[in-house]
Amino acid sequence: MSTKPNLIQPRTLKGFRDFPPQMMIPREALIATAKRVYSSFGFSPIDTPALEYTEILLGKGGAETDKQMYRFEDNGGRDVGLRFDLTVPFARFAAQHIGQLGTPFKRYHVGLVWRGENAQRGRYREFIQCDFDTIGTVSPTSDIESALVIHSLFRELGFERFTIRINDRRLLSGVLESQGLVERQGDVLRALDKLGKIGPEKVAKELIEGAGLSAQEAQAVLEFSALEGSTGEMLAKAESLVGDSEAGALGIASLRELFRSVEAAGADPARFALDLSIARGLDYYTGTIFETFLDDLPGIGSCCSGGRYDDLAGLYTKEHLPGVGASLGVDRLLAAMEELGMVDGTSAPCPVFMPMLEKERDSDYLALAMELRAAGLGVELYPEPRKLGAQLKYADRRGFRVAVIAGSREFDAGTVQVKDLVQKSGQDHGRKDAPAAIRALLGV
RNA sequence: GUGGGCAUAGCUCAGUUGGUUAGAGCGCCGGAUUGUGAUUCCGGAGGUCGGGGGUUCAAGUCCCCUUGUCCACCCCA
Repeated sequence: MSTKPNLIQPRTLKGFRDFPPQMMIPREALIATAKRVYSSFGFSPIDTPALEYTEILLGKGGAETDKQMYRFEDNGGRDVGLRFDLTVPFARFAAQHIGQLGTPFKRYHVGLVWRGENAQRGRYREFIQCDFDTIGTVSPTSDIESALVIHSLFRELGFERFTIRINDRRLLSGVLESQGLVERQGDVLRALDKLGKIGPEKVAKELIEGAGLSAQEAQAVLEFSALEGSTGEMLAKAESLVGDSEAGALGIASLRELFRSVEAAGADPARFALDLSIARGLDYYTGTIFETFLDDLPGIGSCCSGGRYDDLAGLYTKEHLPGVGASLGVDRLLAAMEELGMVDGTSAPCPVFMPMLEKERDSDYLALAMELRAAGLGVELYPEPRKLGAQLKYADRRGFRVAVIAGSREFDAGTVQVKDLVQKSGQDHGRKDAPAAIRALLGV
């Protein structure tokens, strides 16, 4: 008979992660910033279930997302799947509730999504998206405001060097239309998306062998994607390539207005770039497309992507519900910020630390801590009397900025010592004056 | 799903053509120091060398499998 307990190895699934406080605190701060920015543009919060009927999700993102979807039969025999993004469930939500919501409807949504693909840096199987979308209007103003939301968001998160790459699917559609190649759009888009990575020769090869284009057609498509120059110049050249296609003309006009408007609105024009090669792998986009890259870490991929999808909700309702919005990749961005040294690694959940010196006075400590909390100051009371140096080290490591130190001496005299943990200096104050002294140190 | 690189203490890593009891720095805990974080000194804990199998007198080291991780592809947040 074995005397050893049969321990289960503690572990998480591949691509699924635990979050200790020093990760969770910046993650929550990032989400709080996103919510603040979204709200300031008039987006309201919603939530939807993680699990949906498979028929709601299947075939909405494309062959790839279908393959990556976590799908199973529930205990009631229903065919169900975990959502792989927040846009498809939102389209379902809007189709179901639009009668009560009215249009236009603007929502933001923070939630976990799941994709069963191989994990890499900045790529996980379970990750948070933080979406904002406007549904029920085709107004270009919503496209423009979407770009402005992304701009404000990255600014508020502390980024100066980022680029919002913008394209419009109608441009390529126009080129394809004028070449009579509309049905091949999906394959062509996917091939073009690789332009920056594998170069024009290989893309041409893929266009011919993969998408079945003639050499001449491939050349026209490539010429379009490789356009260079200023935004104005590129748009002028693109205009000639889309020929008399109506969709192409609309796309050109829309992009012109967008670039003009974001600048007129006061955003930094250097943060926006026309990029005719970005395509977005998800099939539901129909117009404007956004991808946001960090100039200092482009390799991690797009941290905020989106665009206009005018037909998605049409899968669930006969009502026309065009939409536009984007998705912030919280976990990818967090990985990037960590790599760029933008997270400080501390994990103090509140500003004030209170060491315990004498166990016999613990009700005095509890009362003092409550007194400070009532004054609006978060306090962590150390639960046992250890050497003061050790307790201060504990506080220091967690990033506390202020310690409130008291023992019999202070309790009997009705004072406390307020210590600046950064400057390493302390000063005695009467208990009533302590909150003000702490606030002065915190600069609030 | 495909191809490749890694896996040794909590962290970063040494470890020679296979050869005695697997090391260092940092960190952690205790003490010098009964109420103040550094430095210094002393002491301590912590490893089935990712897991399994094989070759060998002998494997951290070589071979196979497996798991994890990273990179590239695919795709994407």
